[in-house]
Amino acid sequence: MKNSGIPTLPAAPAPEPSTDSGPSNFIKTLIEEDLRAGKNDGRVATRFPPEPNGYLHIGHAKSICLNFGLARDYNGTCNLRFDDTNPAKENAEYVASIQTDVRWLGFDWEDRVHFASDYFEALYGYAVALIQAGKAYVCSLSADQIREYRGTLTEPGSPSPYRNRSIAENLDLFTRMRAGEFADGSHVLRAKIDMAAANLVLRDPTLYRIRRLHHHRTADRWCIYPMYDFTHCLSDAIEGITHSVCTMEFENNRALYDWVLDNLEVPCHPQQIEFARLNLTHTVLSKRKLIELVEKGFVSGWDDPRMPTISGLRRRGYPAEAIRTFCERIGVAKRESMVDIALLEHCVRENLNASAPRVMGVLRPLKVVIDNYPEGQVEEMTFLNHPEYPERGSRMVPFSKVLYIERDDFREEAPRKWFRLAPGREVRLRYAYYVTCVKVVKDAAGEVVALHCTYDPATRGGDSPDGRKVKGTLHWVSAAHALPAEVRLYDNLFSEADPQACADFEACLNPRSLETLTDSRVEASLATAAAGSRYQFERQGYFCRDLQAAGADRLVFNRTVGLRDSWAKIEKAQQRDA
RNA sequence: UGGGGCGUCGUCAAGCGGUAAGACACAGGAUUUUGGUUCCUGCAUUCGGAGGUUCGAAUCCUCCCGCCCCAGCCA
Repeated sequence: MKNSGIPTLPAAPAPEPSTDSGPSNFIKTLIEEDLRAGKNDGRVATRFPPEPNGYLHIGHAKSICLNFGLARDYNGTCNLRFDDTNPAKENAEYVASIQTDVRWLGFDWEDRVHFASDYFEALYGYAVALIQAGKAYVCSLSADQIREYRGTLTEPGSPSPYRNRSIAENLDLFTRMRAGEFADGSHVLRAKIDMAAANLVLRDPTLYRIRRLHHHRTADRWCIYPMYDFTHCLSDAIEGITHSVCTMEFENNRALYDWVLDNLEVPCHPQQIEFARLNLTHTVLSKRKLIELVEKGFVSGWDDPRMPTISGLRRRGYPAEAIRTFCERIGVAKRESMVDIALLEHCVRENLNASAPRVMGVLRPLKVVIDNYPEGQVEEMTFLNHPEYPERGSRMVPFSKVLYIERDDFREEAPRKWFRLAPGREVRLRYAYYVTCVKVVKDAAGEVVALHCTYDPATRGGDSPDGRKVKGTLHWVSAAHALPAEVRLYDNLFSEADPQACADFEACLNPRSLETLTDSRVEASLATAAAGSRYQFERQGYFCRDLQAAGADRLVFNRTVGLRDSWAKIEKAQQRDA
C-alpha cells in the first residue's frame, strides 16, 4: 500500500473465518462439537441416499450440497447410496439419471456408490440375529389387521396374536419366507418393541415383507424385501457413516433408527440429524406431483425446462454453480419454509451476468429501413463480447439498410418516460448509429409492419461527436445477415405462489408458462453455438441453446431467465396511478 | 384428547444473558452505448402472546396460542 500520509488506522480486526465453505448452520455446529469431543476419531462421513424412483429436483440439490459440502468442509467423505428396497417403484433409468445429475451438480463420490440392495444378505443376517435375540417375530396378520392392532394416535395398540411365537418357529418361518414358501402379504417380520408406545413408529414396526417382484439389481433372487427403517440405519452403520442427515419427516423414525442399532452388534452407531426440506414458490417439489405433471402431459417430460428437476433446470440453462450458490444462500435449519423462487433466479442472473457472452437476438422482429443508408452497403460494426470484460474480445457484426428491431421497442404513441423509438424520436442502435423514426408503415388492418428511419453518419459506433445525448439504446440485427431461430420463453409453472395450497393444483398451472416464438432472428455468430451454451441476448435475458433440439435444422434457444426489467415496473406503476 | 418438531422483517436466515448480522424482495438516488450491471440510501425500538427471573432477556422459567410430522407390508 502506498503511503498516503493518512494516519495509521488501529489494528485491523482478526480476519473472519474463511467463507469459502459457506455460512454455518446447526449441523456444522453439531459436527464441530463432535470433532472437538473427539467423536468418531475425528472422522466425518455423510451420504446422499436417494430412492431411485424418480428424477432429482432442486430440493434434492439442497441435500446433495449439504452432504457433499459437509464432507468437503471437514475433510471427510460423502457416499452416494441408492435406497433401493422397494422394487415396485424403482428402476435403472432413475439410477442412471441420478448419477448424471449429482455429477453435473459438481460432486464426486469417487468409488463410493453403494446400493442398499448390496446389503440384502447382511441385512437378512441382522434380521436373523434379532429373531435369535427374541426381538423380532413373524406376524401372520393381514395388512388391515396390523393397522387395526396398531391403535390410534391417542389409544395404545394391542399385541399381535403371533407376538409370542417361539424363536425356533420364527426362525423357521422367516427362512421359509425367504425360500418363497408363502404368498405375498401372508407374513411379515416385525420388531418386538412396544405396542403401547406413544411414538407409533415403535409399535412393532414391520421389518420385512414378502413381494414377488423383479428388482433392478438383484433380479429375482429375493422375494422378501427389507423396509426403510431397518435398511437405512444398518446401511449407514455398514458404511461407517458418522452423521446421517435427513429431512424432518423422519424425526419420528429416529427412535427406531436408534433402536435397531442399539439392539444389534453393528460397527458403529451413526447420528441421525434432521433438517427442513426445501419448498419453492410457484412450483411443486413432491415426487408424486412431479410424476403427475409428467404423466398427464402438462410438461414434455422430466427434463422440460419448466420442471424444478435438475435435468429440467439444466436444459433451461441454469448453471450448476448457480444452483450451488442458491443452496448455500437458503441456509439449513429446522423450520418449515418457502423460499421465493426470485432468489434462485437472482443466483442464476448473478452467475450468468459474469459468465455469459453478450449477443444480439431479436425475439419479435419489426422491419426497419434506413432511408438514407446506401443501398447494398454493408458495414462491419465492432461488438464487445462482454462490455465489463473488454479482454474477452470483440466480434464484427454486419449493419445494412434493412434491419430488424424488437417490436416492443417501438410505440406509435410514446408513453411518459419512454426512451425507445416512436415517430420523430431518435435512439441509438447499439454499437451502430443514431437513427430517427420518420415514417410508420401499416397494413390494411392497421398493424405496424415496418418503420422508416434516417441515420446520422457521424454517429458511427454509437457516439455522437456533437455530444448530443440519446436515452434509448436498441438491439438490432441486419435482415439479410441474421439467422432465423425459435425461441422458447419460460415462466413459472404455477401462477400461485403455493400450488400445494390450491384445492385443484392443475387449475393453478400457469397457462403462459411456455411461449414459443418461431420467427425470431439472431446474429449469425450463433450458428455454431454449442448445445447447452449460454448467452445474454442483450436487453432481453439469458438464453441457452436447447440440448434436445440442437441437432435439428433450426436454431432453438430457451430463455433461462429474463433480465430485470425496470421499464416494465415504471409502466406498471404508471398504469396503477392512472 | 397421544408423541415429536418448529415459531426472529414480505421471503429465507444469523443470534446461544450484554442491548436485532446478512441475503432476496421492495422503495428512492448516482453512474451507464444493455431501462442490464455496478454503486449509494432506506427497510424489525423488536424477536408468536402474556407473565416472571435478572442491573440487563430474542436468548432462562411458567402458562397460553399457532403451524408441521406420525396410525404404509412407501421412503
